[in-house]
Amino acid sequence: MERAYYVTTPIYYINGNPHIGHAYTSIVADVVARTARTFGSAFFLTGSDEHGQKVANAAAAAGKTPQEWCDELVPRWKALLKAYHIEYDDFIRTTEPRHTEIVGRVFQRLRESGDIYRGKYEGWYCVDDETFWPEKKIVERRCPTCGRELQWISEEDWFFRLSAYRDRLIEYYERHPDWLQPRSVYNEMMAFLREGLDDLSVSRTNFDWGVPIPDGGVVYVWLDALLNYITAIGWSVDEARFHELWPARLQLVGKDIARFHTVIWPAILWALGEDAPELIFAHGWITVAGQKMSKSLGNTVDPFALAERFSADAIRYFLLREAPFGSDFSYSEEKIAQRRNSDLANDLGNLLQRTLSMLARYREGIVPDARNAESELARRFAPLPVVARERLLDLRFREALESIWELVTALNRTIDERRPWDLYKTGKTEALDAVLYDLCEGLRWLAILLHPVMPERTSEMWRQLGTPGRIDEDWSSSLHEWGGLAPLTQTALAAPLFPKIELDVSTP
RNA sequence: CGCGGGGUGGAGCAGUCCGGUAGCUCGUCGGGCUCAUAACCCGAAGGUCGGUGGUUCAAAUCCACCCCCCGCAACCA
Repeated sequence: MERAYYVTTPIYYINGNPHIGHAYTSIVADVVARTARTFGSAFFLTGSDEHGQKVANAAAAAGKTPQEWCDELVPRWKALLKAYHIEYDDFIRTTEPRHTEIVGRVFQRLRESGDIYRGKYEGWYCVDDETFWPEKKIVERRCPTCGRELQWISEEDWFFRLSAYRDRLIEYYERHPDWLQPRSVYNEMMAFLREGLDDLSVSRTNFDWGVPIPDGGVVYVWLDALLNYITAIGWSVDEARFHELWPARLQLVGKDIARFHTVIWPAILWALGEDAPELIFAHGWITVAGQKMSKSLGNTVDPFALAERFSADAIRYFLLREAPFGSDFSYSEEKIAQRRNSDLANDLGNLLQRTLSMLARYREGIVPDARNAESELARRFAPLPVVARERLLDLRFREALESIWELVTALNRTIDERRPWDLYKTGKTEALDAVLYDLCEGLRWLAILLHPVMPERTSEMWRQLGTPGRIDEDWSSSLHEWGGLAPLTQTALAAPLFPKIELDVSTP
């Protein structure tokens, strides 16, 4: 049996409220996992990153212990996932013993192998980013990333011998040009590697909210956090299970944290004798009117309100359909409404409505016994499942949806060309039945094909079509042939799938 | 010399790595249909692909230079 498709999201840093950007990565991971499950098994991991100074500070500001603070926030993140119909297999918290114990073990093992060594560190440190910066990167004693003032720190620290892995990293990049996507990020990271790597300080002594190191201090939060991807699946605890899943097939990250995942992470894995993940994909940002979302600009988007207004499925669709995956794209409620109205309401929802309405009128809602595996539609769309799945797994969501929409258009067109109302009036029973069957079967295909993207609304389609069985069955059986919809199935015309959204245009 | 992204018909975007009829969605105009969420279907108009120069039989696509916009400096995917 083929190895399960292991996909991860970054674990979310718990020091504020979730915004739509957090949901974005998880939605993508969910779509990929659901797609992978249409022909095999998948394991979808997400979680929360709870250690570090920023969390400690946020908790202190709220008058709570860090643990209390995290315990209160985690449910909010889980609620976000639920609101967007995201079905993860595991949610790991970096404060859980199953994680912290292994982090300690990793640290110990790397000390024994010499990959982590004791050294004196003197350098410029950014407290907020928890990062040391080399002299050449610094301008006016300010953090190149966040611009805040740096502190000169001189202390005994533990170091990870990152520099020793530079050549191997470069070689790996050269041999696997597709392991890091999109290309722009690959190029950026390659340039970074060529500049040279310093060893990485992996201990902190100025605060204690983290995994403790036996002789003092805590583990650097990024080392701690990255390890979640393997602690969650049993590294060093359940080797059989671990190797069923590792190396991960896909690790999704935002482009801002690409460096940690594409330079430090593989090096750590190699130090542990494990393989690098098969694919890291660093996606772009959702921007608002071309600007990055930020609290100070007051343009963050509350994902709960958004789902409430447009439906989670419409947002999922919008996010995947609107821009090529990887590049930044500009978000606006108008765009969402437009997508929802034209693609989902007019094209898809209306197609279901008009089909079931005719079926109700002419055939009492019962699917006629008129299967024809050789129909024009059957033949034309036979390759669609393969194409759609390939594009979905290739993270070419837009292209995948475009190819599926060809079926939507073809069905709408079929109605116009075949004119069922005429067939009914003129008593051409056989022809009428044939068209009606094809339309229903086409809709069944659409529900199945779109299920990874819009799990809730397609389930409603499924219900209206009245077809028994599971919508998320293996495609090799459900879409094996044109004709899977059983004749004599009783359909149920219901409220529109996607009611039109009226936008108040007068609002500036 | 900081790094990066981008400038393609009215709007928003593909296509650029691997040169060879410039494509999609929306909008506009015309037509069709009446089953349907005033939805659907067909057709048309509209672009010297930021500028200049170069390479080539051929450039949106490769090279050089220039102009303009936007991120990286704020919690943050």
